[in-house]
Amino acid sequence: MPAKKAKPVKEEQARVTTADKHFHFFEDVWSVARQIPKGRVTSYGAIANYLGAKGSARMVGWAMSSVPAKLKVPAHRVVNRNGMLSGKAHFNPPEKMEQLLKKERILVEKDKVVDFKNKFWDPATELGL
DNA sequence: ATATTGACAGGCA
DNA sequence: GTGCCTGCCAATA
Repeated sequence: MPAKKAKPVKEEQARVTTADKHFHFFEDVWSVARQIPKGRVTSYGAIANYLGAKGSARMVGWAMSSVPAKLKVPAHRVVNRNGMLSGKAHFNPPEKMEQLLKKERILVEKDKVVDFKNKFWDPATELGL
């Protein structure tokens, strides 16, 4: 086949410049994030770890900010290791994140997920890595 | 091409 | 427990 890569997405192709270098990191992040069950949350590091990019948690957050609205990715279910809604400021409006979480029976107190440890969903464990 | 930043995480004082 | 430093890898203020 010609040197042409079939890309499942076309909206963010402009954003995912790295995809041209075999780095589908962003796509993977979105795929995993979409598998987070309702009423559960996970951390950037957990996703990064699942993707084998442990230590690159920042990239996960970066990917989240690049999520096209068309790819229904529950970014509100992704928080930092402290269970804090570190990315709420990037929502629209910021209160939306808490709203969405609360709608899924996830309590948020002081920008922090209540009983985070119990609500935590680790892809590496739940998906059985 | 270089420097700075970024929705993080782990280690150490 | 808190606070500062470093590592991670890509995007661009």
